[in-house]
Amino acid sequence: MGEVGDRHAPTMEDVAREAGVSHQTVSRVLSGHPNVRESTRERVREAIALLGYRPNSAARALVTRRSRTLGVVAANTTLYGPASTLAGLEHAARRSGYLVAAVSLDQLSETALKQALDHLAAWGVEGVVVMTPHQGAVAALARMTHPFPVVTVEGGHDLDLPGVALDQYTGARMVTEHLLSLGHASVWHVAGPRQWIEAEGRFQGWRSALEDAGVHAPEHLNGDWSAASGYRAGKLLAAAHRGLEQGSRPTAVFVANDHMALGVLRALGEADLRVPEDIAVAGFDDLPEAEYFSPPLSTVRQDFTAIGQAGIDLLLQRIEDPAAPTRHVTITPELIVRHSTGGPRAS
Amino acid sequence: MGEVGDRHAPTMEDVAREAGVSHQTVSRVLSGHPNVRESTRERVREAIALLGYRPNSAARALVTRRSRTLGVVAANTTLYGPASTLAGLEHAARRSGYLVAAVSLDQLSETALKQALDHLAAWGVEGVVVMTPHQGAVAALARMTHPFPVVTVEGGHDLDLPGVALDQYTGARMVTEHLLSLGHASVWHVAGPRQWIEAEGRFQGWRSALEDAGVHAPEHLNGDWSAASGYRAGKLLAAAHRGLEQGSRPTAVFVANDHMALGVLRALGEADLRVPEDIAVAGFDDLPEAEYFSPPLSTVRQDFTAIGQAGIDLLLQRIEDPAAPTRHVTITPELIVRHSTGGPRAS
DNA sequence: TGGCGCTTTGTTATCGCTAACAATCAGCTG
DNA sequence: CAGCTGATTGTTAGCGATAACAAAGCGCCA
Repeated sequence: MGEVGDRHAPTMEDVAREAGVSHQTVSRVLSGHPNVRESTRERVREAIALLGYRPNSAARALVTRRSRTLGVVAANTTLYGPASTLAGLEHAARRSGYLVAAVSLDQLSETALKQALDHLAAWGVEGVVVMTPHQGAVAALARMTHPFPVVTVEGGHDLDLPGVALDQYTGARMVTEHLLSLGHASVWHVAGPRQWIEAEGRFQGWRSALEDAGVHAPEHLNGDWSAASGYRAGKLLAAAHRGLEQGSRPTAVFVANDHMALGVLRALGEADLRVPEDIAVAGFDDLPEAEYFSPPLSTVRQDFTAIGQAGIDLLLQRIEDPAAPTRHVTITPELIVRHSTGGPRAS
Repeated sequence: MGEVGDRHAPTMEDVAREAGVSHQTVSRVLSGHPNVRESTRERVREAIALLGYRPNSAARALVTRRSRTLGVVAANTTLYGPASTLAGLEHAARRSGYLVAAVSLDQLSETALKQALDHLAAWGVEGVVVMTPHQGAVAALARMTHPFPVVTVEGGHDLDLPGVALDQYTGARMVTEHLLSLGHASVWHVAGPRQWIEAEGRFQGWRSALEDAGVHAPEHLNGDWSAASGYRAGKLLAAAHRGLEQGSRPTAVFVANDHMALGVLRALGEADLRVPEDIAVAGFDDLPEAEYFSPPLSTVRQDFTAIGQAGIDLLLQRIEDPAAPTRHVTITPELIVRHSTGGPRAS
């Protein structure tokens, strides 16, 4: 119906003109204000549909001082766990009407962390979830000041930062107790890097389970989460199995994550040690493919969706009331028994 | 000092007052305008630092009509490949001064895709990268109209959408030719779901390599990318190895991704078939742990950083000039030979 | 039928920035 | 030394929404 040639997106004013009302009435319809006559509301809706109007988020953000955007800073996003958590966070945020801006860290230096947070601050995010399960990074985070609330995921509960974390300690105890209950004299451990909060929790859980059972804890081995490091640890375990006498040789190992467990399995296989007959092996994470390792791996499963939801809940709460007391949420994991610790052979 | 008690973030006006200039001069300093006296510039910089001023992105976006935000819509973000690409995109975007808003799809329906794009549109993103390597999703995408430019990653080059893709076809040919060069009479194939663009490319590459070598292509097996489906295919391969006569039994398999290859390896292991002596196995993707499979897996490596960079380049170009001709970028993969096809035994 | 109170709608100011234009100042030129 | 030019700075007008207030419309009672 030939108005002037409109070159760019229609504004609220355009809708108002089309519907024969003021722009404020359009705003009221959009925000669901009750005091608008039904027929008017209808007319405005039609005009919106007709013109294909979309509210301008920048204008709204300017006047309301709310960007409805949350930031997520994460390290190691290519790994299954962080990637799943990220997806969980995004879904939870979207359900609550927030956009998620993701920043992935390739290194965990304080500088990189600061840059990531500055980047997000420059876009006016209302809050940030930080997933850097590293002691140093979390400590650095606690030292900084931010123009928005911050919540950690797997950041530990020691510092004065609200956060969500899986109960690594309990998960590790579950695995260790499971192995002991199978009759193993003791349980060895391939730990992750100790600066990682998860690694520390799993280590402590392993050790306390052994202590409580009155069992001597063997020296633990160290890895860096990678299959490669697990392979090296597995070589050592195989050597220990051969070299030590009957009573003290390793017959059960709790490996701190599934990737390293994969490396351990391969090293044991190369040394012609049978799993679980000679050595039982358990991991942590429950990668989707853990069921297809040789043999299928017993492990601990985390509920990433729950973690993501809890993280967003905590953050939104914090945004509503920044003065609220610091809260910590703990998610309980689940033990999955498969053939690598004597569970059913078939998948 | 003691001005009035300031409760919220300082504005450009506050900085201007502090520096004794007009807000416009502050704006000029911030945008690097040349015509500002050095001493003034210095004074403004000091005032900015003193007050801890941060530009308000909403106000800037409102007047410039640019949000400096890009969207990424991705499926299967928990898998290594998509997760790596996402990280690559994010880094590239950040280098160019853009924020990345991520939306992860849990299903590939047209509705879900549309909702994801609407969600991003509501925040005024300037462009979107779509990573849904599914024929149907890309076709649906091509049918929609968007208020911003769209670029695909692994979306194929058939449609009139600019995009980046790995050369699946060539990668598959490289693997297949490698296996043939080892003296195998033919090469079997465990394919991914054919609606997936990558699966189709790998399938075609495999078949054409066999054709060019004048070799009869055996019936291919189908999987769904998961280790579970690879395991089932592996069972079939093992049965075929036993059941068929010498000349036609499978001695080499190209599996369409590493996860399925893992399942194949396990099934073959359970059937007491040796890899690579009885059957050589190759995958596609080069997962970080592929080197620690039993045996280490020959596979095809993709440069995800390059893919991400190319995707962002293409998108920014498109934002600058929406009328520019549709461009397609192809990234060449790399063959990695390991012990599963007779490469070195050690990792 | 005048007036009170509720619903419905419109008007104006404002958020914090950039763009466009205006004004000032200095140095040079003729 | 008036006038022109270019560098530097300031002033004003939006961008497109929401918030606060003002005004109009309507039903109902005394």
